[in-house]
Amino acid sequence: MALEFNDKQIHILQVAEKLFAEKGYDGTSIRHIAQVAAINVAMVSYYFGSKEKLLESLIYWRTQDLKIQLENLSNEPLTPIQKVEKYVALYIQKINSNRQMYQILQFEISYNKRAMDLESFTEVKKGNLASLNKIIEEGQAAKVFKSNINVPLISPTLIGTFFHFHTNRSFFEEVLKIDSETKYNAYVEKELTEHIQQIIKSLILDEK
Amino acid sequence: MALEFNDKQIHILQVAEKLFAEKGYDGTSIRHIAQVAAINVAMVSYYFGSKEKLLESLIYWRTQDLKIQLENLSNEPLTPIQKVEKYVALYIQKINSNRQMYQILQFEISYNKRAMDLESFTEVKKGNLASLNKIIEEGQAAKVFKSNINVPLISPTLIGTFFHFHTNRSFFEEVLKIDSETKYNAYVEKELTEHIQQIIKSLILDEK
Amino acid sequence: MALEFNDKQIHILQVAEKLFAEKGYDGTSIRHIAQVAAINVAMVSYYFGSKEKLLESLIYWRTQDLKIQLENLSNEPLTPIQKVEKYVALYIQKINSNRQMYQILQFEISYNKRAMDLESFTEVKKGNLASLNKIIEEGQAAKVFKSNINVPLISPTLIGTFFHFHTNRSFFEEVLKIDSETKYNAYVEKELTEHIQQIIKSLILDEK
Amino acid sequence: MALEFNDKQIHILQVAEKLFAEKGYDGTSIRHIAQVAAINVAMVSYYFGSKEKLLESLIYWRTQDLKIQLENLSNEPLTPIQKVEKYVALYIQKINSNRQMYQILQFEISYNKRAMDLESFTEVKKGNLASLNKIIEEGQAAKVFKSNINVPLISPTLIGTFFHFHTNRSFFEEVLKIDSETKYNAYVEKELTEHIQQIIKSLILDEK
DNA sequence: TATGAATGAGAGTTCATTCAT
DNA sequence: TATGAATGAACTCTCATTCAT
Repeated sequence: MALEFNDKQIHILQVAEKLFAEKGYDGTSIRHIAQVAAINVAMVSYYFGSKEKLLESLIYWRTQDLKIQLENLSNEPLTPIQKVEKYVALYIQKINSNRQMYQILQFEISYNKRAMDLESFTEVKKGNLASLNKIIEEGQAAKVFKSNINVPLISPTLIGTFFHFHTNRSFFEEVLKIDSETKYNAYVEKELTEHIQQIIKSLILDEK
Repeated sequence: MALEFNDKQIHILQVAEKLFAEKGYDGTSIRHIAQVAAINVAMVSYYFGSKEKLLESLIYWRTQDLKIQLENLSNEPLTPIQKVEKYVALYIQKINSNRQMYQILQFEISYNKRAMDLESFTEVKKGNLASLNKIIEEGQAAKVFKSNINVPLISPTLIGTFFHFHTNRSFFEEVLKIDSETKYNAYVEKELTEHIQQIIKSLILDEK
Repeated sequence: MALEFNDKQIHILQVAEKLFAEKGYDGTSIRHIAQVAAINVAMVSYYFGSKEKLLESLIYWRTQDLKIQLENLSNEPLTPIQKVEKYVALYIQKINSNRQMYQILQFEISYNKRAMDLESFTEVKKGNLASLNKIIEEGQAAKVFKSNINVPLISPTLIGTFFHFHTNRSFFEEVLKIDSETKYNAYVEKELTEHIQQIIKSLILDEK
Repeated sequence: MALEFNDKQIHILQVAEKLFAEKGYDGTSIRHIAQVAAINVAMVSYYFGSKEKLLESLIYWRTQDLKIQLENLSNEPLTPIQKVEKYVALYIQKINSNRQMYQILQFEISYNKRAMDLESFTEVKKGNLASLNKIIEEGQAAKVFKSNINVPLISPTLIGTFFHFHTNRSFFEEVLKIDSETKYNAYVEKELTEHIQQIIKSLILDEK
């Protein structure tokens, strides 16, 4: 796996990310990518070797971005509850700004047709889990959180809720009377975030 | 849309469901379906008209199953809280037994490439929402539930949490030391269900 | 080749004639014929053996109709010129009422892909040529017609002119301001017929 | 529509023209064209987009050839009658050398199944009609031609006669004792041309 | 580094025909 | 006599990839 990508390669990756997220991997042809990226069809094979390796490169490239985050949260001067709230808000914000990437990953993981190197992604997930664990333990030490918390179930709740909401966006837009991109993003950042924060807190707070 | 399917059609639908869930719609060829179903390639077109109509038939066929459920829940002799708990348990059980179907739908809805007739599915979702609404209102009338509940956000929480857990099954199997299908199903039916029930309750219970 | 056709067979032949004339032999599927004729797809093979034999049957069936005509013309109490005029008028009328059949034959003859038994059709053409020859000789004996007439070129002139006009019908409708089926048929029966009569006469009349 | 065709495209067009004329459009498969042209099947789609666009390209390509003709005829130092004779001779020669093309067009126009861009061909026909009109008016001004001439009926007579003769070539070869390609072409260029010239003249000359 | 030509495999679909009833 | 199911071959077209330049 190449470690560095030049400008042209990055451009191709960006286009591929967009199209993969829109039409799926199988539903996107190299010709389409080449056309949108305004390059020759042969360039994809030339730069990445094959369509499959393009996908691998894309995942590798994006997961590198995801790594360096959430780690310093526990060092900030906040209460454990505030840290959890911030953790959730940051996480949603991160997923939301990387929707396309997560969309692709979600399906490529579930359709494990392609044996890809998802190690880096697994590492990211484990890192995030560790960060959360640290906060949780801190809160438990301070007797603010419950002692028996099923920590690994927290992120699927977070991510899953967000993504199912997003996947069925049109359904919820109809039900919730959301009629613009702006309102949608506002709803995600406020109502949906608060909804998820409330959920997470309910799972960890000690309700005497 | 045909209302009835004969045995051979059902067999094809079952094979298609399995392969679509494994490889995705685009990643599954009619030839592959025909091979697995041990029929002639032309039979799919013969029975369903086209590959796309096969998918529509599949969705229609499965969503018909989903309709007649959850409706009578409010009439059962249970407290509102018990009804919500049962609603969650039934819902998860239903999704879990129709994993493949939901997997396909998730994909096809998010990649709204194919303008399909998802009306029946939308109806099911609206029906389920209505059933839940009824229970919620009952609980609110009895002053057990909060008055300001964002009901439409409850099912994405439920479904999303389940599916993200399932999608990342291998990750959680590693973290949670689950090493068999039986243990996985048991975990879903007990721990995951309880986790989600707890979440939902936290969203609706009035905590004075 | 079967000599007699029952009612169902005749119905199929009529439908096939219409569709072959509209879409061509290759452009017409047995399924389409069966659908329009409201019969089972297998019936065509059952009754005629194959699609190709259906075409042969159609040609055989229709050319039988064409035989018994034009023969008695020379016995009528008319001048040679009147006989020629009537010959032309009858011929055009015959072709016009059998447009579809002639259309099909025209192309099947030119695309001699299918080695069909067109003997009966050749006989018809030879018979018509003989009838015309008889009239011509009569007129030559009466010193009304030229002595050196290229008789075989007369019918291609007649048929060819009619058919090229008909084939390019839409072009001529635009040029000639013809805007209805009635006007078109009237134009064929009057102007076009007179035009062709004038041509034929100019070819045979002795212009001292 | 591409304006220029490279050598390979022209080669494909030539092969397609031959096969379409022999077997018809529907009766000719891309595979057959590719085989005869000794190219890969995918090349037809690659160069022309589709089978239908190949046909359009073929018609466009050939009709471009036909355009720049007959126009300068009226400027030549000939009598109106000589101009008409030359018009007929040139026209027949042109059709004869483009037999295949005209054959295909005849078929495709009559079976107007495919909504093709026949604009260029219609223009050619209209241009030819205009050229003839000019000559006719010249002859009428010189009081050599009749005043009431049905000009649009002249070209169907010309083309139709030629084509019906050609379509039934084998029949006429038998009747006229023509037994070689050379004799056939000679017959077309001399007897058939004179026959048609005589017809056209009879239609326009003022016979006081 | 970059391109357009070219390839062979495979896609979905339709076809004429045959089979079992 | 008649049917609907079923078949295998053929169709057009698109695909990812490779080749020559």
